[in-house]
Amino acid sequence: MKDYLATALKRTLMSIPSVPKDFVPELSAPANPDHGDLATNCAMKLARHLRRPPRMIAEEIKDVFMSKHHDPFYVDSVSIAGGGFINFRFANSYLYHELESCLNQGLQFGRSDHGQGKRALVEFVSANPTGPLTVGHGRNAVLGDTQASLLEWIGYDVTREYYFNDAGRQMRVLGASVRSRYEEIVAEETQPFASLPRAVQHRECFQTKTLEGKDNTSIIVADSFPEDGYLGEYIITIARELVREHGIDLLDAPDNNIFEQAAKLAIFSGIRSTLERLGITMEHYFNEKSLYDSGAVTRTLNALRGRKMIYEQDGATWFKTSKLGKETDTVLVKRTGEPTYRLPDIAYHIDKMNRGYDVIINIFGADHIGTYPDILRGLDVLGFDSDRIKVVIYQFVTLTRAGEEVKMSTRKANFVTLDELMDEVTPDVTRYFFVMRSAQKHLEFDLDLAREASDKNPVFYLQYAHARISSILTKASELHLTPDPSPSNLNLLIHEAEIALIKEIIHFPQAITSCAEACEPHRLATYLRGIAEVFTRFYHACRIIGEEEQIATARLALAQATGITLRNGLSILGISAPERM
RNA sequence: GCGCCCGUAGCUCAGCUGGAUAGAGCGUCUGCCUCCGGAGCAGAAGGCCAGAGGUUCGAAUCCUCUCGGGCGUACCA
Repeated sequence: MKDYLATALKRTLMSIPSVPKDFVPELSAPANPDHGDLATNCAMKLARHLRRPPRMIAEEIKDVFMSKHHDPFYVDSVSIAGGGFINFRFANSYLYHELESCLNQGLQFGRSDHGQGKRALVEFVSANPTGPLTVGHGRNAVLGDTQASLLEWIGYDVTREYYFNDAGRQMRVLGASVRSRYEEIVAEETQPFASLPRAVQHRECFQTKTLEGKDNTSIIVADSFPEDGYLGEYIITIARELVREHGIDLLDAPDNNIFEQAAKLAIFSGIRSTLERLGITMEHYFNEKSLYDSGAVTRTLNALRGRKMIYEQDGATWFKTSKLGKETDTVLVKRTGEPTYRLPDIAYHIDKMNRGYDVIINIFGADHIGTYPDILRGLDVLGFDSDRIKVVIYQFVTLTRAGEEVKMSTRKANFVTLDELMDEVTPDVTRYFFVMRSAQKHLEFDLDLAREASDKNPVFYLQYAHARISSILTKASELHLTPDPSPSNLNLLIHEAEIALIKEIIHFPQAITSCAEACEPHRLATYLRGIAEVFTRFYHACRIIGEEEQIATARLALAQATGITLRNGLSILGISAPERM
């Protein structure tokens, strides 16, 4: 439709004297549907150039359009309003045709080939295996997965990738934390006075100390526990597992390797199963270590050096980011000889580039703002086209429970994991809440609301609409009524609520394209909410079962198309579309 | 100090590349269950789109400044 109108309008304008050859008319949907379905502002745009009042130009455009380029299959009427808007109203024949097309496409409805088989990489989550995924990771995971699905729907070949680092200081601290807990448990379980309170046992057999946990709580740990160790309960679980497997044999372990490995394995498998619960499957896990093993990190540094962007000072290796629009230079290799994370990050993105992706999307938390530009600078310097990289920065999640904010931290004992969240509010609700707001806004996640209030919850509203449609279709089929998608029957749909619903449905493919290309998945949630509302209005205005058969089958077709749209939309959001609730 | 993001109804937020009378949910108030699923519907109240300038036919949207919030600004990840 938009294609037809755009070309018809363009041809119309070309036949009007003194319209610039390169003038491209804009078409947009009016805010108020009473005005029409698509409107153009070109008369106002041209007013200055043609030195004539906009309304007069609009009249001329309308006349030429109607006499030479009007196709009654698409456009019912053209009107002029306001300061010179030209409004086009769709012909019902076009609406029925599109509706039939929706029904024929079924589960494919909404897919397109805008991406033309181009390849896209979406990197998201990318949490290091030092603890369970938190609520913050949840927003990242849902945004990334939804964006990936959107791209698939518009014809991209998409890879979901998880980048992680399982070496370095963080992991050493993790290993030491587990070992300390292990020793603590061993001591506890092998003492003859095991029935005594735990704190007493500690004093008997162990040097202990007190660390400050979240909210001024103090936690007693063994003296061997690292100052910045991981206090989470999951560390104790891992240690306990080691005790069960190895007994006291690990007390003499020469280093913390076995503890580190055990922790890494356990935590990673936990992360995978959490993602699985959310319906997310990564196509690829990328280990930072491979960049060192392959020499990519060294090559990257040398390449930058070759561009004269590297210098040594105070024993460290610096990247001249001050020459690239940043205030200061940036350390790439510390005095200790250990690279900062930026160097392997640049190497990683070179690797992404070399793998030939047309679009590379990164989902980053707001704390990465100001760091990813260094990566882009590195790529630019080395001659890569960093425009292929799109970064979605999302603001943090505030979780509230009983009116109070719940703070989150992997290191401290008191945090809310993504699994705990899903236990409370189900994966469907979790996904919807994380994707329903614009990424660049803070997200307040009210647990009480998400959980207790099913009648206030938008995700239930969507699912309920779908379930209701399924129920109607089932009931109708028991009465031997089946949806009739032929336009000759659909043209019985003339009620205002029916027309409004059809228009909303056939907009679906375009909604997906625009969400995907703008990297704004929340807009899909907004759109689906709208579909459900318009459907509910139709449902109350127009009965299906009990009406004369032809009308009933036409309305059934409309209901079915709504169901298809809801189901497909929800599937992109990773949310189930239940037949019954 | 500097950089990025945000400021829209009492609360949480939509508002697509600038367009016509700024929308929804929750909360408040009025109605509505002989009826295909009431987890709902219809309606009311509620706004100087933080403030001030600017750009133009036209600004919540773009630019500048001010105020207020968030996140960065490490030889931590």
